[in-house]
Amino acid sequence: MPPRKNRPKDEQQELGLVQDTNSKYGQYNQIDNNYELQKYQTTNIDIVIFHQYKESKTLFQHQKAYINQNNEIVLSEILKNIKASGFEFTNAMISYFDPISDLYRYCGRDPLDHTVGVPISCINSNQLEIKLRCGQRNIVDMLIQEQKNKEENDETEARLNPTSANANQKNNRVKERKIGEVVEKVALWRRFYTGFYDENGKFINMPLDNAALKVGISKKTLDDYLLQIRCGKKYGFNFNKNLSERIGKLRSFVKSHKNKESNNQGYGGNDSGGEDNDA
DNA sequence: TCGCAAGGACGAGCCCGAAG
DNA sequence: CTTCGGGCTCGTCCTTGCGA
Repeated sequence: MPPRKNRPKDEQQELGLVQDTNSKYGQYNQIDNNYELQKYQTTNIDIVIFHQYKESKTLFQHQKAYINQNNEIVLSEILKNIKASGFEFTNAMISYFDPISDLYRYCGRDPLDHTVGVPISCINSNQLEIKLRCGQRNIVDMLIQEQKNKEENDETEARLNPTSANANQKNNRVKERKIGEVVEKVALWRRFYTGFYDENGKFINMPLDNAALKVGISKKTLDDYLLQIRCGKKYGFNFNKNLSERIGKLRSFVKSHKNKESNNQGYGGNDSGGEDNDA
């Protein structure tokens, strides 16, 4: 069975890909103490904490690990013990290393919910590597992570199902995108261009063309989106209110204001914004 | 001078909704 | 159902500006 191309929302929230202030952080902060650890099997494993920005690794030997009914290590209990030993990482972004896919899997922010588990298969030589990222969470970090996951999924799909991959390439005409999506993609594109520190602390940046390739939208289209966004801002378009509207709404808004502006130039008039202007 | 980014103009191909 | 026009995406070409 080919892997899912789009993650369900709850999985995306677990991975920190969806900005949903109502549920996501509430979910992680709302630690449910009703689960019964004594029902779980236990084992002792070594934990390697990789602190991304300090670029340091710390070994915690013989840590008691609870294995839940899904055959997963309960990460929150391990982190609780490590924290109790004086290792501070409050509010850090937490990932674990998956040796099978050779990448870090994002779990969420500290403190983690007890439902966040690490598959037993990720324990290599009785050792589990956990990565911590301390610092401000921002939307672009999430987008970059999302883009990486998408690329991994696409690669896997192309490997497992080359015919559907070809079909996707042939039919490259996409439906009209939503304003929220466009804003995200443009932000991501610019972030690739201006540069960012990746999960290994390495500074990454690239020219606009390559950045557009990474984002998966042609540079010209992104150029066009950027222009629309800039004009929208200039004329006071309410992006927050219209995130789920189609980009055509923004185009129409910009177009009508441009027309108004050119008309007013003739009469020396002054336009103070349209009906969407409440930003 | 060269390379790169930005942005405008234009056209091709496609999508989609309205009208007949 | 078919046709048609408007809008969207994307590509190409060109000009301009800026920094090395």
